[in-house]
Amino acid sequence: MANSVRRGQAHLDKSETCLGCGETSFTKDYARAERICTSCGLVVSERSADRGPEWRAFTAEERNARARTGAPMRLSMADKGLSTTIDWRNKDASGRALKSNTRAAIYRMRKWHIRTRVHGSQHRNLGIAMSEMERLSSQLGIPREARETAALIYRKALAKRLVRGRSIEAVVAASIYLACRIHRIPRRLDEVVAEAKIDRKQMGQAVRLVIYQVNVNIPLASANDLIPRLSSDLGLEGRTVRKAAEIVKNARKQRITIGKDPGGIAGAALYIAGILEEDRRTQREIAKVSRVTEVTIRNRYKELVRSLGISFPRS
DNA sequence: AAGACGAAAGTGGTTGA
DNA sequence: TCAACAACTTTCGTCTT
Repeated sequence: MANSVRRGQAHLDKSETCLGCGETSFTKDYARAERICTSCGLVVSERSADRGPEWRAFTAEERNARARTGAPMRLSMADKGLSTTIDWRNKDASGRALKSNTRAAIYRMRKWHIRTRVHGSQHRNLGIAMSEMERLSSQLGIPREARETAALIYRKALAKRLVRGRSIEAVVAASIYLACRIHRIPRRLDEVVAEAKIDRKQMGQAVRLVIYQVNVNIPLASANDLIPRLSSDLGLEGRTVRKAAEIVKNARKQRITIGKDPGGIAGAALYIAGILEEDRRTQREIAKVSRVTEVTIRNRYKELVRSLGISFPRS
């Protein structure tokens, strides 16, 4: 996996660039305070959305009457939460039985209503996939925003018929994993694999396939993103964390981070920061939380010290 | 004794002929 | 299809604190 880094994609750090596809144009949805990329549909939400009623309300009824929003529309629901159904009881709205000619008309409507509701198999697939996605992402603690992106990726994969002949599980897991990458939430492939009911190999294949076929640009996993998480696992102090972030930043400037396991870089940066700030952790401790070996920490450590010209105060 | 160091051999995946 | 390859891991002996 680390090797794929060598392909050398450009980084998309500018905030006005879509994390999903690198496009720069967004549609603004003011009502929901979101910007939606015109090319790939990635939803970037902004703060301060007020979906409440716009007049004051003093009683519960008033509040209900004045609220202007219903349940939010979500991509992570199979029918985007907008389905209508005509139920099978032949009663009208007030509960009276229908006359026979109306009944026949309703019957025909029902038939077409159901038939035209998305193409059967895909809809069924989505239903299964979305509940699986919900399960997996809550297990992994994925935030809502990333779940929506994952759902979008899955829909695209499904539309491209990538799911045929593959397990739904694998494609769902891949979508979630990629959504995490897009939103810069550090989740490793292994962590997702562990929760999903699939093996690494299937997962890897699915991930590669989706990257290839679906039009999403995936920002590379970077050591920066791992620092906060690893630091809290290690219980490091704020100044140490800041120091480590600075080291990673400099390392990236020197371009010595490309092609290396971000875990190793982050780990080594934390190790060095620990020594400099006298908030030290052993290589073993760091290696454990960053999921690389001590040897890798050592190698990165040496490289960082050498190319950044870090010297340690003798104590 | 724990921690750090580094050599050597092995692994899984990519690349290029 | 296959060999070369970079990055990383495992293992292990040695040095340092």
